[in-house]
Amino acid sequence: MTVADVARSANVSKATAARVLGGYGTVSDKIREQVTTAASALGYRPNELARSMTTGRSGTIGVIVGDIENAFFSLAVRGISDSARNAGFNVIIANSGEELQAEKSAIDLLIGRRVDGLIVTPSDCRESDHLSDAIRVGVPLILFDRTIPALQVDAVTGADREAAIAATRHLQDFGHRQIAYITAKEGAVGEFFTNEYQLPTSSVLGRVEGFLATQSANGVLDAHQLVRLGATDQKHTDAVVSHLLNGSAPPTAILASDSLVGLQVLRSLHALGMSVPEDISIISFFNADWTTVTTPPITVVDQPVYEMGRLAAERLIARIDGSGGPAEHTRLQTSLISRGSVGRPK
Amino acid sequence: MTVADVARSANVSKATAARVLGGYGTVSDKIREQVTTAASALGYRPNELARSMTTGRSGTIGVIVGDIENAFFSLAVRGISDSARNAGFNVIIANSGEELQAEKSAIDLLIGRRVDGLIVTPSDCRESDHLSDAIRVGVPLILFDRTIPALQVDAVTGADREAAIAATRHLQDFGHRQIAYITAKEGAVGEFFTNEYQLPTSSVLGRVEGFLATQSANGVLDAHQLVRLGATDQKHTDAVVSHLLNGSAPPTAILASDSLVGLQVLRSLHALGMSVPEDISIISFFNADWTTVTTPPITVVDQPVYEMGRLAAERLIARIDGSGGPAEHTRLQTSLISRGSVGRPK
DNA sequence: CTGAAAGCGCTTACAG
DNA sequence: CTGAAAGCGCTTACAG
Repeated sequence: MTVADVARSANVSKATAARVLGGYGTVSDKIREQVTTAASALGYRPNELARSMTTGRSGTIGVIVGDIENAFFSLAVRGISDSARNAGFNVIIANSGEELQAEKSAIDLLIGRRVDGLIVTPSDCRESDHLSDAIRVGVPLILFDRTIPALQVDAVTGADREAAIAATRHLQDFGHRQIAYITAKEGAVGEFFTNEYQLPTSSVLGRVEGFLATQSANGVLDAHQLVRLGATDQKHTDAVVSHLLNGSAPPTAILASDSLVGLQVLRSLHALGMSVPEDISIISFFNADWTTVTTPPITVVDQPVYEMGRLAAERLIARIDGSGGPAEHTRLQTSLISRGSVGRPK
Repeated sequence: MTVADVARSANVSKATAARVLGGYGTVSDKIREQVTTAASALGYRPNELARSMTTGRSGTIGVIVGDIENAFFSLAVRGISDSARNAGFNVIIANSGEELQAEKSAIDLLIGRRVDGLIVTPSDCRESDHLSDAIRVGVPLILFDRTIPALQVDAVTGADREAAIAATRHLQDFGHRQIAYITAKEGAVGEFFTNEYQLPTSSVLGRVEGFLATQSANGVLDAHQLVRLGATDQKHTDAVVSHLLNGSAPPTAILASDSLVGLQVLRSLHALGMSVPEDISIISFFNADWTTVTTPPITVVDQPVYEMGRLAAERLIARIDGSGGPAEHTRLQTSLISRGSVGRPK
């Protein structure tokens, strides 16, 4: 069922039928009536593909997230979707699995389907060619949760450095000096932070830098040795935590880089028979659901993720609508929600 | 940059350029070479919209879920996506928020964008017009997690009735007779199950029926009075749980209809100072992450959600590829994972 | 207010 | 193996 079919059935020209079906131009009430009844009788559904092709707009924005199963990203997607729907845009979601190749092909796919704009959480902040390609083609782009220094482009992130500083200070205030920072970035068991090239996501790097600066200010100069990689899944996290706890200077507190890591670390500690916060303290990034139902509940860095999503979508839509000006980096403040998982060191 | 641009730059006809760019037909190696170099020099990107329009296929399947923030659905989406990607399909996700209107417009949107097929978790199993419209238009459709009796269409669901029977028996085996079943379906505080029209999703209805049959077989004839609606969010769940526990015959065990309800119920119980399983036992549907880190961990009905997603996508793709035969309803068995949240009634 | 023609960027027969 | 033409279903000027 096409415009032509409806036109024929309503005894008008294709152009006229298209005007009422597409809701543009002016048509007399009588003819409008004829066309709409014909359309519903025939069960006409507009072909949005054809529409996009002639108008050059699809009314759709593409979102590429690292892992849709991570509650952080699903919450962000809700923020983005709510905002987008409000402005009359639809959202297409793609998953990169934090892999650069998948991210690249998702971008190709979405640009191929002519999205009006793109929100991306770049899986590797040192790779920008595929993103600058997108910009060159003229697709507005917003970076989400992470920035790419080499790229002059809008970004919406959390204030990661400050968040880590606040969390680290909180632990220091309880008397902790031996604090471990654990992230999911792939790495061998026992591998610790020595240089920034190990951490491809700017948000994690920012947190680690905030953590190290705060430890250093407290006189802990070898803090980087307790910044550990490799908490990619439960098995690896178990190994990382065991290695840490069996080391020469075991940590009295752990900072988990995201809520997946936090959950895994907690499971590892349970498996080792350690009590929180009696044996060890823990703070996790992201105020995930589960952090409130553990015993004790977990102290978290609360990131305004929904709001970040909303802002990213608003910014993108402004760009789509032609808003000019230089690239902006919006950094949203976080807050620490103190619950029961932090105590004095043993 | 279009096929025409590349053709001009490579000194060949549009048709020839299109052949190498589109990867169809036969072209000599020499010309292929010319065209590909011209294409990459110009930064050509195929317009998938135009491609879909002429071929009539978009290589995309649409998925409409009730709530992407619910881990049940994100896991299903991963199963669907993995399966789809394997078969060369892309996935567009839309969220209905369990609202029929949103579901309808999502279907319109996706059909408008000419997806090759649709996987839908119908928010109301008594409404089928919008879905039979889709079928009439010729879009293959798979129902996910829920069926619509009025519709002859493929469906992939869990074995909900049997799952509820197993969970209820498990509680009965511990000596429980006063068992409450709590669902998120909107309802007044204290509202209990009297007829099937209260429950628009077939999966929940199936569970409730299994629960009631099992209770009845155990001589509990008024079990329906403890089937409670209204656990839509934390506040309402608190009210539902309080009302239940302050009633004349308070339950000694609770069956939570999904993991969101389970989490909320657990919070309500914590807030009331009740201990699990000493004061009350609990079983939740869906083996969510958080159920393993509570104290005690929660006994759950483990639904093979990833597998359900995979199967739904496979079935859909088979239909898209023209596989015939009558509609099939695939019901996947669940298993009970016994952890520490069930004990003897107080 | 209505209509005829051209065009969006591809693919699909049909010739050669 | 290569090319010219038509067509997918719309919208966009341009006439009348």
